[in-house]
Amino acid sequence: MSPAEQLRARLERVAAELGADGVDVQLERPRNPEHGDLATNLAMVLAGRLRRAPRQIADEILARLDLEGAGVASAEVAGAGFINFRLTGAVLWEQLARVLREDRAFGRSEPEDRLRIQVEFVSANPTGPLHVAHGRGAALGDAIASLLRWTGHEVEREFYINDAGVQIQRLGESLDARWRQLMGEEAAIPEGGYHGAYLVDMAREVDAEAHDRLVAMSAEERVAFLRRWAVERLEAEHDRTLRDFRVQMDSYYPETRIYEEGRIAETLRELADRGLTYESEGAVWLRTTAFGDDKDRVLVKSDGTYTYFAPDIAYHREKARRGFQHAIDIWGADHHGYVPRMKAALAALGYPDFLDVEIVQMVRIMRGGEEVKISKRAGEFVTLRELFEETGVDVARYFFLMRRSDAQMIFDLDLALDQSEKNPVYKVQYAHARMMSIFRKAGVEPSSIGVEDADLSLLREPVEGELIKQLAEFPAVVSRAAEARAPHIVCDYLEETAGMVNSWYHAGNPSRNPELAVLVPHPALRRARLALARGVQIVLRNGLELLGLSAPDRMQREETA
RNA sequence: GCGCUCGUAGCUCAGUUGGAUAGAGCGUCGGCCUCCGGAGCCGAAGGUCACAGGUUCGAAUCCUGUCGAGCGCACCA
Repeated sequence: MSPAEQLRARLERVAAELGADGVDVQLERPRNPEHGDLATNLAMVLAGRLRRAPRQIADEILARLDLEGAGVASAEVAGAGFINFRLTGAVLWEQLARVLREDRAFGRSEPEDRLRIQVEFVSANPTGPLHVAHGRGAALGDAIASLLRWTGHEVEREFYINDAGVQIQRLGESLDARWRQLMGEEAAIPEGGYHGAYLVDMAREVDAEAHDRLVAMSAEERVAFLRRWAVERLEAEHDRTLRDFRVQMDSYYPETRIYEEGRIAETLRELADRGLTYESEGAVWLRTTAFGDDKDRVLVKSDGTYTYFAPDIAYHREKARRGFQHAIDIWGADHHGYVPRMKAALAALGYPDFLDVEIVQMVRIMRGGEEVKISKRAGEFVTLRELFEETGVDVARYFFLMRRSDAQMIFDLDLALDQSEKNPVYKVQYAHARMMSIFRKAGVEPSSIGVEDADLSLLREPVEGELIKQLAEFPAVVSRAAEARAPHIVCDYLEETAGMVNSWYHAGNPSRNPELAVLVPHPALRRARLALARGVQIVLRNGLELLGLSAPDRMQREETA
């Protein structure tokens, strides 16, 4: 149990003694170091219930609290009724020791109830290459899955392939048009078809591969053949792009499977059995308004075909039937209006709190102060691959993750390509590499640095104490980020930590304060500081790896001419 | 017109679920380092939290309204 948890338990007990059961005691590290190591607003929260002055209650809480047993060196009432605690040095040093002991597990936690969770993301139609917006969803979904795993859940990453329906037919027709153009015919891309140049390349490839067969086919056969060929080809490309972007899906689930296994009819029957569908104007409607949607939605059109909604409900029903206890979908902003009806449909099927939807907002790319235009309609766009091949995978992933996903972001290519510490990715990676370089210089294996042979009580510099407190917070940061499905919380933490680390490192520069360096002559102090450096390195590495980034041993800057 | 997301420093963004004097990076300015430039280090300036009300010990955070931005509002996918 961490010192904060111990103290919280004691505070809860005191609150109960004062006649306030079940209060959620908040215990936080104040921003301002003058306010101690931990602070609680408990007295102010109780003031309302007990109808007494907060400061008076604070005094009483302090009188009843076993401070020494909780590792508290001193405590005081401050401000409107905050209680500030200062922990003993022993508690501080123990926190660093814990980092080294837990090593790769530091930051991981166990949930109250372990859930089997599916994270579905990217799920791009196989009608073209992945573009930058998919990249943001890919980075986000992957990091959220990783966060959930770090907090002890069982997680699977899934890509849903929309390989059925009219858009796929248009793809086949579009490729057919490109192929016929290649054969010298006057062929137009069909209405609603795909104009991208990638289909010109694909037409050439498929011709090289199967010219004789294509020529021999009827028009209908040919479109069907090209459709299958293109889908297979684009799916493989999506998979390859994601792998190169370091996203490893656990499964790809094709929409066609929903059809083949008869899940749609099954789902519609279940909804009908529950009395939640009705016919009107020749169509079958789902009563989503009974579950919070603002209008009912069509499942089967009057021409007898399904809307997109029907297979989608069936697919989500399968998620629950496949044994997932919770599902998280990452959707693009253009689908956010779809959230209430999907949740309503699941509620109708008896899965009211099954689904969470995270919305990923638009990405705009700026270079030299100007927006890089992404025009899908004209068929010219910046693909995800082009982006990460230019910036590197670490940078692209980090940039996508460092902002809240539900706000639009501007991707600053100039900053992304900057290799100095102005670039937040490099700032964090530099801090990690610096620790590794210290170990190299000291001639020690990082993993051999233990706490047994180090006297951590020698770490008495204020910066060292602040740094240890910062490291100790990592597990709470991970939990909070997982809870909020918000990887940017980890990014912010890593940048803040790296900033502290870098100034700690620079303070020990031989030209300034050689006595503050890690590698001082005094052997015991040197060992203690190496242990702190090791703690720093563990936290930065764990944080970077959690986000799917590399934690380099050394930075190699590309020489620019 | 209705709904969703959002509006915080010149720019890009955080803000620990309602807490103490609203933070960071970039940019700007000053100093240091450097053969010069870049990089790096130290420091400073910079705010009506879009606006107006309300809720309470306490609001950037919650509620209502207004203004502004983006995206949705299909028997499209």
